[in-house]
Amino acid sequence: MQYNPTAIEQKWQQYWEENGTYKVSNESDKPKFYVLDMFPYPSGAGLHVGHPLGYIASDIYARYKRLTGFNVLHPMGFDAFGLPAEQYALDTGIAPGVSTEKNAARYREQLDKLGFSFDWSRQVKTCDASYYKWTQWIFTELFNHYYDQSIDKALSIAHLAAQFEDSGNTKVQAATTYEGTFTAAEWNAMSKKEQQDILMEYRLAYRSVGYVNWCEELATVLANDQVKDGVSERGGYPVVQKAMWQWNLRITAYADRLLYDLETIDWSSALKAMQSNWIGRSTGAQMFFDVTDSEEKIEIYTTRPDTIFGATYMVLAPEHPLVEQLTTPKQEAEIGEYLDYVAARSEIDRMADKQVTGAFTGSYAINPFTKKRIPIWIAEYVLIGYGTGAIMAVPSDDERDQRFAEKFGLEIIDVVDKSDYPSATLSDKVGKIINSGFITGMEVPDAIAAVNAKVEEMGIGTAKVNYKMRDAGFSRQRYWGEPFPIIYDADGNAESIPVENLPVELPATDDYKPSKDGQSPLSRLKSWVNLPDGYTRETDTMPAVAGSSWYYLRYMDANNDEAFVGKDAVNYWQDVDLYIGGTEHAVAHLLYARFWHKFLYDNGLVPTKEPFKKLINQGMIQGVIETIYYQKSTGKYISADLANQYEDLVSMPVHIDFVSDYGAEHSHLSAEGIAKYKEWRSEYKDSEFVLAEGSNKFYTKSEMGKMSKRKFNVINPDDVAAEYGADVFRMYEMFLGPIEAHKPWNTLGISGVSKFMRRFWDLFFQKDAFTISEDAPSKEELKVLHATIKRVTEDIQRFSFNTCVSAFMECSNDLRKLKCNKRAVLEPLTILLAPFAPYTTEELWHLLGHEGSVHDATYPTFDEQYLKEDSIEYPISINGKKRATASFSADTSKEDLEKAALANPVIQKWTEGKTVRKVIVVPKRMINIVVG
RNA sequence: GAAAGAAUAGCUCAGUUGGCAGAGCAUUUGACUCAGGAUCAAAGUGUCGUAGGUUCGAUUCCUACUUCUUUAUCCA
Repeated sequence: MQYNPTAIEQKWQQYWEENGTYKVSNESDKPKFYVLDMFPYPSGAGLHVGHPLGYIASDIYARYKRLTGFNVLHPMGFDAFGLPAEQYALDTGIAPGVSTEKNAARYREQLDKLGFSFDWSRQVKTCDASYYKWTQWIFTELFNHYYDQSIDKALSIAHLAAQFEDSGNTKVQAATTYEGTFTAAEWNAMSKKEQQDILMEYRLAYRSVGYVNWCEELATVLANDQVKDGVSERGGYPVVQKAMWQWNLRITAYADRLLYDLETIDWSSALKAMQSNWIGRSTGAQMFFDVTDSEEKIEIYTTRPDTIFGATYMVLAPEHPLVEQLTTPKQEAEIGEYLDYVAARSEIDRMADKQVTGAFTGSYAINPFTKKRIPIWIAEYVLIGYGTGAIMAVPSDDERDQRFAEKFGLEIIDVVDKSDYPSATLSDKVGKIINSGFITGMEVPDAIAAVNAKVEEMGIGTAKVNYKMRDAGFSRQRYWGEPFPIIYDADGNAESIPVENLPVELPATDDYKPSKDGQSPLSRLKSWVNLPDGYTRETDTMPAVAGSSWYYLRYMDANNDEAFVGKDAVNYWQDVDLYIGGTEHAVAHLLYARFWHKFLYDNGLVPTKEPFKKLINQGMIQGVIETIYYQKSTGKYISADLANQYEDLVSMPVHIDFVSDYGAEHSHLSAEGIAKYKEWRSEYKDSEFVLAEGSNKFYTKSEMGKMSKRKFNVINPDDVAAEYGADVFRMYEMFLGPIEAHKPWNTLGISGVSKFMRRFWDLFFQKDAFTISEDAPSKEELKVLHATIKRVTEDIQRFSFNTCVSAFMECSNDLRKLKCNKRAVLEPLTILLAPFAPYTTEELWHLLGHEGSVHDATYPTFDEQYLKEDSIEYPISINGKKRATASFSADTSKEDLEKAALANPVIQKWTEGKTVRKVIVVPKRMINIVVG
């Protein structure tokens, strides 16, 4: 019987569906195992061959765990809120909910074809009200909690308010942006508004003024990457930093735990390094510098208090609140000009640009240790969001300060002698302090401690830990996201909506444009915004990261109406054992999810401190972009082999469906391909193609790149699966290379996998009839079987799926040579292959006479005894070079091996007339004779 | 300039206590075919990136260099 994947796939897809083969119960005696994929955003383009790479790997692992006796949770859903759907709505008027629904259905259909073992009864879609009800609820919990640093845990705001009432805020150790102090009496005398404003600064979800990239012309807020050189990427209109009230999450409260708990999870060191760099913990000192002729003090943060005697000037961020006050009349024009320049630059520009710029305010500060007058400058290299937005500049020991001082002619005093550390760079905290009063002669670490102590003694500052990570904005002035579960009273006090009134459903509209003043489209829906009791609704929506921060918990109990996840469910499933996804989410998603998880842990809502025990980043699958040359002046198309004979050529991407030998060196358009191209767009109908003389091939240029709709090079997995079968597709994607590597999609190799699949299938057939022998297998056959079980099992355990495929190929080649069709060999192999090729193996399993699914079978185990060799072929070397081979029984002793080797006639020729100095015998490996 | 990873057949990749370098594709030849494709049967191919070191012995361990990939780029 011929291998016919299409028929098999339809049959078993239906069977699995009808039998609920992949339905998972929350009640089981088996140990649990949770395999998670990063859920996709359902875009209009459909899945391309890159998406399933991670899904196939996780599916293989999930199926393997299932066969080895685990109750495996392997769910899938959709990250369905996001900008593309909103942009699509703006362009077409089609509601985001409608297009998203359609796209998700398409994804689901595509995924099903590839034979994944997802339990679809647990599907989540972040844009479903039944899901975002709980996203909103978690937000209200964040809103109603603050972070208590004395016990390192989130506690309720009510508890905080009670403390304020009782004893003011001086005894409270909490993560907050509030800097003042008050007594109980002062607190109790405050108005509700004043109290609420203070509490807001303690909440884990809080509202504050933040800066956004505002484009007046487009009347919209832009993301950082939509701004280039101070103008919008689309249209090139000016973009300015605009202050707006924004919701934020106080992730910084969890910075230490997010950093230190990295040690407890099994993630790649690269990924951990990325998160740890992002958190950017540093220890240093915070201190105040006096300003001459002013009551103001400038607060700075430094990790190098030991260099304070070298601080010869100060720099404030241009946005620093003291800038206006410190600018002297004489310097006003210069500072004003500089501020205009800075306002036009995006944060990205400021970070990418290496130019040294700045302006002098005209004011001076006093260095508290040298007592010298030092000038105060502003410069964009100091960022308002980091530390205090102001620095003491030490040009002798900081590269940026040095460049700045050199450019503007400021004083430089050497304070650290690094001559004892020749390989140290400026940023290494080593050396001996010089020119520095009481700390002169100390080593750097001692000097840091000494200055910190002195600073505290003088009452001008304290030692402090600082983080690079900031509380990122959680507001979007967009339509297609979760509405905030927040309402405001007449005084503007924010209140969260209680769970019984959730969800706050996203209201329907047909106008998705932001409103003129930068508010979200929701602000136009007056009847929705204004509530009868005088309250108004928050009109911002949450960013996409909201829904993805906890979706892995919802899968555990996807249809629960009473809670975000049921207690029993979360106590059974605990956490994610294996998470597979792209590296592009290394920071944002994974850090937010960890943060939310820890918050939920603090509230006793999840039993574990970390959500994802093990994480693997899958690489990207790249495509080949095929382009053809076009001569602008004549309008002719030029074959790539003639390109150097023409001038004024531009290259245009061409649809890969027209290209023959796609991706190969000699990729080209045949006569048929050219005809297709002409039919493609009416304006190409009369195009002229120039080919080399005598050739009928119009060559194209191939280069590696992302698969994208705009490059016409997207390969649809459905098409590949239709041609070769889903199982071949799955195995081929794994065969491309290691899971973490980036690799090009290249169809040339797929025939090899397809050939393997057919040959494996043919092992079970003779002359079109299913024929299986019940005879006992030979030693040789058992060795092939057990070697394969060993290799495949070990390789799956270390996520090396590409080598598993090779192992299967070798095994099938070996069995073919042995003409093996014995049940005792083929049946375990069928189970072994089942995670990789679920359809084909299911068919063979039933042909082998089984009733249930192969995916409920028991995984074979290998037995070392079949791998043992009776005799071993030893290489015999003279001085490390192989000169002979000889076969000995496996249990020959070292001494006998040595004797036999020396007696070998070939070896005797080599040793003749020379002294044997040493004989090295490595049992079961080799024999080496050293002569001289 | 930094950090991590990689470099093995024409291509994609395997190769662990250091001990005979190997799979798939591609290529070539033959069989089957009117022919092509598919299928089957064979075959060839390596300074294991470069240079040192350790060792009886290095693709493997160490050092330096070269090239590439990824990540991060003013963090005071």
